[in-house]
Amino acid sequence: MAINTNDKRLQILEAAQKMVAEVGIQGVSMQKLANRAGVAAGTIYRYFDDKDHLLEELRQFVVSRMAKAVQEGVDADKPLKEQYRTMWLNIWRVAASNIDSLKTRVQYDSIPSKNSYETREQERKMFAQVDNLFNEGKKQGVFKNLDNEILSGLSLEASVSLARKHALGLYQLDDASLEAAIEASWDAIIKH
Amino acid sequence: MAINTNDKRLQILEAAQKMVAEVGIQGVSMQKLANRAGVAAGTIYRYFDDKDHLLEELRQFVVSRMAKAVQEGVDADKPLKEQYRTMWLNIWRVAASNIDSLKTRVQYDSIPSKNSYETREQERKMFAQVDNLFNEGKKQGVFKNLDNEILSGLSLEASVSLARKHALGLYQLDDASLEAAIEASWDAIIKH
Amino acid sequence: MAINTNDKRLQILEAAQKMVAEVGIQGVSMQKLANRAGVAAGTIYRYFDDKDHLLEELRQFVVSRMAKAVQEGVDADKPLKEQYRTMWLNIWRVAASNIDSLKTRVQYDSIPSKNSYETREQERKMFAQVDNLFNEGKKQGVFKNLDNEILSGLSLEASVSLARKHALGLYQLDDASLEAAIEASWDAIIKH
Amino acid sequence: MAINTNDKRLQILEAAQKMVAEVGIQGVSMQKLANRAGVAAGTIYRYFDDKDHLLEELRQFVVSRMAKAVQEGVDADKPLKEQYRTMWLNIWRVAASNIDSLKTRVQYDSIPSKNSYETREQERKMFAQVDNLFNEGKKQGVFKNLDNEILSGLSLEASVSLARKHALGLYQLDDASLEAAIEASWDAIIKH
DNA sequence: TATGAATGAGACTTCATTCAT
DNA sequence: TATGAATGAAGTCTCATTCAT
Repeated sequence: MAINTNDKRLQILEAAQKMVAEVGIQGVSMQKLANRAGVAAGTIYRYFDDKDHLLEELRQFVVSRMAKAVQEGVDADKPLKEQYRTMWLNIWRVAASNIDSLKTRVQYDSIPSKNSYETREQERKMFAQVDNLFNEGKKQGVFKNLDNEILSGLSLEASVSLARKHALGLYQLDDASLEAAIEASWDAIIKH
Repeated sequence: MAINTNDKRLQILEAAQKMVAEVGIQGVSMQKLANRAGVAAGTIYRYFDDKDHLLEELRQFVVSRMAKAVQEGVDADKPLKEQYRTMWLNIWRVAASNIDSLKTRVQYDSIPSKNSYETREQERKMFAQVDNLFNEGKKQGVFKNLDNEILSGLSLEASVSLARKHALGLYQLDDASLEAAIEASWDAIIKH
Repeated sequence: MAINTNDKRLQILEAAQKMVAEVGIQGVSMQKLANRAGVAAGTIYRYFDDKDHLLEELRQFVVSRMAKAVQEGVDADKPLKEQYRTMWLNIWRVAASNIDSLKTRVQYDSIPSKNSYETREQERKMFAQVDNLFNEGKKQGVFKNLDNEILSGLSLEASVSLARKHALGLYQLDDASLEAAIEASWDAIIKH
Repeated sequence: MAINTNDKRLQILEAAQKMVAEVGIQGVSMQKLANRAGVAAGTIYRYFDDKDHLLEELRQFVVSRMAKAVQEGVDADKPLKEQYRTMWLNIWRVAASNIDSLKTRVQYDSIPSKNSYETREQERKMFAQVDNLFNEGKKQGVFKNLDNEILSGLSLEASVSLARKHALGLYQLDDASLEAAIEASWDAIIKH
């Protein structure tokens, strides 16, 4: 039963994610979501207080998935550069293989998030390996001595930025350019 | 008289920009916008076909303002580094002085833009000085030989990314960090 | 329970018919109809896709009722003339007893009916006894050898036409005139 | 000047008639009518008190044209039967040559006409030749001794009824059937 | 007299949420 | 726990009418 309960939550969240990807957040109505999830409209309210809470949870749900995807296959024992490259390409892959996911990213940014401290902290923990990478790099004297937030903004965010342009069809990157971009963004965070 | 017509359009667009900044795109209803702009609901429809067209025009309106702000005070005769720094700080300033503007940026990305080629091209021209900077840098052999889109994603987008975090109160940057961030992002695009 | 569903549909259609009779089709707004039917505005949309579909169904609903009223008490075993007289008076009665019904008739003609073949065929079947009457009359050599559509236009439509004038108060018919009119219209379709 | 004034009235009425024929009464808005008539929206209100009055006048305008068309070429010196046939065919012709006119007829019936006595009387006078025909027929002992309203309902209305079905594409009449229908409706009003 | 920008009421429709079953 | 019919507020848009020019 406990599992069933979670199943239904999951069922709803999965359906919600798909809908957001397809029609945007504005296109998600509780009625349609219910249909898509295969439950009655009223049922959603047994698992989520209201639409705002549902979207808030959905946001975390998606961020969590993103975090896993970004850090997948990252081995802390491998050289920093290799870890970095893996993350960079993971981000890119998420965009390339599934356009919706990135289109999605922007969508979730527009959720009127409460951005409570708790929420932020929770999301930070999801990207622990990213933090580890930056911490280790600074410890070894390879990276510039800047806060992780800044290092991230200088490097990995570039991947997000380029991937979005790519996903929206505004700009095409070939493999060589991709490698060059990884190198260049690496230049931003290492000492020279 | 001809100016009056433009005045009312402007009046509506200004009000719309403010509303988007305050309550997000989803929070903008035609009725509320009318109240905010000090016109009757029906009046909006004399100047814009429907809500979609209004948002599309608003998007261009805002992008245009952004472009002006970003390139303000940039002198093509000054050293590249100085031009770059000016732009970087302009972006930052827009965020720092007016939190809404940046929160806004994400909002506009979620507008179901037609992203027609024309629209894209129009927006490109607005950032002509940015393009000039990158072109000149490559010509002088100072910058890496990458497309402007990539160079921009590696450098100025970092400003946007950091400014957003700053604006959302997720992270605070002091002046020293700011200068360091500028230097670091510069490292991403120059040859080493 | 299944009946409840039909009840609400019926409730709405009944209210709609009354409103059309009272204020004309143009006077029917979804909000007012909801009030009249004793349901919430949104409820109507659970039973009808939109206003157009509602009116289309209302049309069929009313035509069906008309057909029943016109053919009520018509006995195929009775002489043709008697059957004819019964129908003629039925039409008249509908008009006399309930002014709205006829005023209504014109209203429904102005519904942007799709007049699809299906719709037409469906309505034809509702007037089966009228067709039977004309067919039998021609078979017996009593009626002129004309299509039923024409025979109907020459005879029963006269009842409709006169009843409308009567209902609108444009002209008054006494019983003697009524009988004379029946005889006269009978003259139009029989052989001489 | 006086003529110019009438010109503009006429201009508006003409445009209104066309619009009604094309999009139905419900489709006529004052703004669109103004465009169609080539005047400003406000101008209409110099010639008509409001929309209701405009429609009322339009109704008379159209009825007047109809009357002229129906009685065109009718010569009081010719035999009754010939006069009758001419009118019958005139009605038919209006329908056949200009579908809009008849579709129009129903439209005007749905105008919330005040049907004031004056209005009725005015419209009666427009059809003077029809009255003359019936009066003469009764005087000569050829027609049944029924009120003209009834005679009209028994005979000419059949033309209207059949023409409408024809115009709406619900039923097709060939020339032979047409002649037969004229004969049959003649049978309805003559003594046997 | 003519214009047409502006108004704001009201039309149709959707949607988050509730509640009897 | 789950359902889904019902609600009614709120959204987008149209339109008859007015009024300063």
